[in-house]
Amino acid sequence: MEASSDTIPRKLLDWYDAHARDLPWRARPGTEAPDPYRVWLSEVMLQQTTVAAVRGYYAEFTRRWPTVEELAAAADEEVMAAWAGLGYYARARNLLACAREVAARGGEFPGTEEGLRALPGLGAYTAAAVAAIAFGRRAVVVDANVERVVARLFALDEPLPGGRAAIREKADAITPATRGGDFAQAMMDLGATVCTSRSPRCLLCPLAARCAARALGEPGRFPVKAPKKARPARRGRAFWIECDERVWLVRRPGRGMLGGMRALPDDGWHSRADGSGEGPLDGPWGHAGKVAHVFTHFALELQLAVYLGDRCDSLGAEEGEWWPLDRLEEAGLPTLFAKAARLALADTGELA
DNA sequence: CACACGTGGAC
DNA sequence: TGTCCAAGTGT
Repeated sequence: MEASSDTIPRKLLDWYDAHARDLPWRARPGTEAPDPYRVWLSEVMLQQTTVAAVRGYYAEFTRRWPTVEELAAAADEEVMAAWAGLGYYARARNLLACAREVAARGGEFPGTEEGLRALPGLGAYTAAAVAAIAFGRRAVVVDANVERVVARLFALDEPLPGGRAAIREKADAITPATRGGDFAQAMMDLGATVCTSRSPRCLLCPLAARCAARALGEPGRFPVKAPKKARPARRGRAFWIECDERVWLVRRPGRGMLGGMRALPDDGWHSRADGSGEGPLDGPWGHAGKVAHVFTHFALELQLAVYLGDRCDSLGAEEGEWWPLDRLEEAGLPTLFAKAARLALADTGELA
């Protein structure tokens, strides 16, 4: 007898009850209601970011800002610095904007997918995930894990991104009316631990008997993806200006690359791309070396120019701040500039 | 739809 | 070493 299609969510939920990952942002089953603030915070942090990378940031954010009202009241620079190193800094800017909107409406998140979708930083995925996980709504939650699981389950071979519509349709079809949050998290856990991108562990999979890709003998072929574009190389210079145990830091514009983050002054490599721009001083510059850093859509080779001087005050014209070297960790430099700072400190340290 | 937008880990 | 990838969103 052919099993009915509703055995997919049931098998998956049974598996989840036995194998759910124990993650700090998950409510203990049956013991407490999920906190929408923590669900939302974790979901935003987890956008395009691994669980391992998020753990420490989640712990620190919830320690410093236990409620959405407290986060909403935080200074921009404190939140941006706390996000430093996690990447995709527009998330942090939207996080604050969202927290302030929610605080303005009394500290309660909207309880529907549509209401959540209207908040800054909540796209189709996050709105559905928070609606399902925090509010128990039925929502079709589709992230990269779900895409992979569903593409394999039904052997959908239309290349992404075009094939997303068909994947969503199937995901909708297998989403149960109840336990929507558990189902979404079960799909993601399955994708993260069993139905992995490389070397899927089909022998451990609760859905293996119903998996079309497995039946074809090649689960790894799905989902099919469009070829990636080449990543161009860019060069630039950054400037380490040190005076009286302090270094000159600027704040980057609120939009675009590393927007809103503290940074070393640079030559405008982001727009010029050829490293020919000038620094904030005439010099003379010493050269501490190069920093290699790979972004999503280009690779950067950053030359680090160093000035150790007594002309500290001459920088007054440019907007920035003298930052004490012994508190550099607290500046919240994004990784590119944190690497440059390490290089500068090693270099100037040798000279001292 | 295509592109901008970070980072670190796995293989 | 290079490539791919991760709980995507905004423009």
